[in-house]
Amino acid sequence: MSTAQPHPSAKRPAGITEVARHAGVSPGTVSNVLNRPERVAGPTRARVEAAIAELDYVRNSSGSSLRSGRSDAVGLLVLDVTNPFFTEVARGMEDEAAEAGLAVLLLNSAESGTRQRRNLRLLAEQRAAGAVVMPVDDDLSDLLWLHRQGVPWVALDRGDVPEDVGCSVSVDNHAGGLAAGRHLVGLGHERVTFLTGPPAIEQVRRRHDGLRDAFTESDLDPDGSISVIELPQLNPEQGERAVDAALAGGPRQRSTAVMCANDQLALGFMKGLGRRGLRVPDDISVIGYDNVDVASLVHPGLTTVAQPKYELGRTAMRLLRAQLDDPDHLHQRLLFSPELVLRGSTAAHRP
Amino acid sequence: MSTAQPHPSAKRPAGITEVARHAGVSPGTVSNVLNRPERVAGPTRARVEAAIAELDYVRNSSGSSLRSGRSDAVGLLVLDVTNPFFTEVARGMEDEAAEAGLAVLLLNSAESGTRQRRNLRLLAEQRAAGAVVMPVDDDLSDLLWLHRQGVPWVALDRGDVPEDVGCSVSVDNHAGGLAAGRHLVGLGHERVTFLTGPPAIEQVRRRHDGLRDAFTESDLDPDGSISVIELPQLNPEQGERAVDAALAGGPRQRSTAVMCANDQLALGFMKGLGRRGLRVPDDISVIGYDNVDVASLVHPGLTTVAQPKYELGRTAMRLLRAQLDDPDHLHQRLLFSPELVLRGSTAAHRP
DNA sequence: CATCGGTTTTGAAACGTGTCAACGGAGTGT
DNA sequence: ACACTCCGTTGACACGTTTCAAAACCGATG
Repeated sequence: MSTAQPHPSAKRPAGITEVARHAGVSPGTVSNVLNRPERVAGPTRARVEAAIAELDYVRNSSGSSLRSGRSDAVGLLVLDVTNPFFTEVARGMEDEAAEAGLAVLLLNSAESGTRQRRNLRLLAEQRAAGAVVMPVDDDLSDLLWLHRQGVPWVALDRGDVPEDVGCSVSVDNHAGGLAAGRHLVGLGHERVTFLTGPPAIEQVRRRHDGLRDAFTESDLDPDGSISVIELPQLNPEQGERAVDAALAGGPRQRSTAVMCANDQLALGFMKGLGRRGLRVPDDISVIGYDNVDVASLVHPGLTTVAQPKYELGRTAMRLLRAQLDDPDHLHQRLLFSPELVLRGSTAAHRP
Repeated sequence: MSTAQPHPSAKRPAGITEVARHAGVSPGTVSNVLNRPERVAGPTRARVEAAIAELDYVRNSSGSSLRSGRSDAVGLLVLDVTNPFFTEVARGMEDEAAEAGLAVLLLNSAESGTRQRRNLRLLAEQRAAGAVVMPVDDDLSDLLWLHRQGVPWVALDRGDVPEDVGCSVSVDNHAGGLAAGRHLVGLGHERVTFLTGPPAIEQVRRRHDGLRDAFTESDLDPDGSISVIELPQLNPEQGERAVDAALAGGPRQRSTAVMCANDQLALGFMKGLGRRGLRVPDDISVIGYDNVDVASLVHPGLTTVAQPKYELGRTAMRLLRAQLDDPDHLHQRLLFSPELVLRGSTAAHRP
């Protein structure tokens, strides 16, 4: 823990009062020049602006948020900064926040409950104007705590939050799983592996359910047709490592297609297959989820379920703004539809 | 611009004074419990802690940073949040900052000077404890301004900052370009294209210089051997679009290898080649720069120049901490060495 | 000149925290 | 009993901003 001693010779930068003295007006007037310039007469405003320029004064946001009880920053808490899915969401949120004059504090849970908790606490300490949060697991108590602390939020990719505490924006994960499943069934695959992460993550559970329902509606038994491999994390390394398990049973017994809970997993898995000399889609079909940019860059292109990433972030922030502007705001749940993107990694099963 | 009216029924959360009243002590004592617990006697401390728990008090950082003139947040200003290279840097910085109890404010320039300026101003307003910055172009005046405002910083991937204003951590871009160039020359390539971004970016200029020097040292004329394609941005789309230009001249005249200033460009470029039916490395060799995770996931694997991304972020933050802890800190320049990573995208030229 | 309406400026009071000199009390040695 | 030290606690103040009622100003009108 560094103690951050201020440099001895460090003078505090000029404040509003010093500007006032310099311009021969009262601090209140300077504040008005900054916040409601129309209320102050032309010549005075000019004098103040000159003083501001001369001292190169910059407003101290601690002072103002202390006074108002609210800072002008909003938080975005993501599960994993290194996942391109989230960075795209961040872009959307950032653009919308910039329009509202709000700064975005990007925080990373790194899929850890402890870090999520620490970050939410930080937002409360900062008296953040609001937050957009992708919860790390089913336990929403941290979010309820944040709500009690008076920080409004919007949940991302998590449709099951109580409507009296916050909004949510998500994509229909069941529909996504269903679309992927129908695609595979339509191609004649009857033995499929679902490669997934910790079942605590609601999103991937629902994708799994969708996949199962696709089999059920075609009169196939999901329990017999789908085998599941659970991995501790949703990253490429884990995907690559899972190849062994997925290939168990040999060519006659093993799955002919693999659905991954996430593109990151799928990309790693495909790499692992390549290393084994297996060809996609000839030997095995692979389908991902998210449609991250690289999905179109690999060869063969990765068939995947696209989510409107940028729009997701942008909409979440829009909902948050609505909440900030309107005191009697009613929380709502928004649900986007996913879209199946066909590329080269899936093909018909040749028995 | 949303006006962010506070909700009328919103009560301010409990402050240090209310906690004090509740525990029957003075505010000063509560402050001591929070900041120097060893100075306060056991029983009193227990009483205060009970009060804190009961009111679920959370410290208001506006108050404390107003008082101290410094907030406990540091900024990380990256060129482009969607580039996996930067997110890896962010992870490194974050880990080191967490150890120092500092929060990281991740800001995005999106390769725009205006946004960089706005973000630096934001950091000044927040009275950030410090910043790690990857400057968007050669113009360092914004950084000098930040220094005048009293916010210490470390420049990332930019070795040419004056030593009296700040530290820098970078990777030897010339060495990286040289290594890549030697590799290509060693494989017998004598007509090479350098695919790059705006020449305002110092990093890519030095990589270019390194590439040229590799040719010179083998008695090849760089001007005759290397053709350059400048693109407005360093992203996959631009890389894909550049294929036309790179293939101009037909099989007999065109380059036999392409060095990209960046993996993102290289990945897009390879995709474009695939779409044209050209094979890497048989028809053309491709080499990238950065060694982002996906470089190993595509097929063929992308030969590239690796930078110690995580370490870069971590070290920058370490330098920043040193600066915060030690008033008479001497700024320094750290230079990491890049490393050539050989994968399948480069092969010997067969005349 | 007194009064009025409207605009512009002022001054003081809060917001929550950290700091620091001063204070009180308990113990110790003379 | 007194002086002294040590430790724990106090109380007041300062940090920079915003807000708001009140004051000052100005030109016009009766």
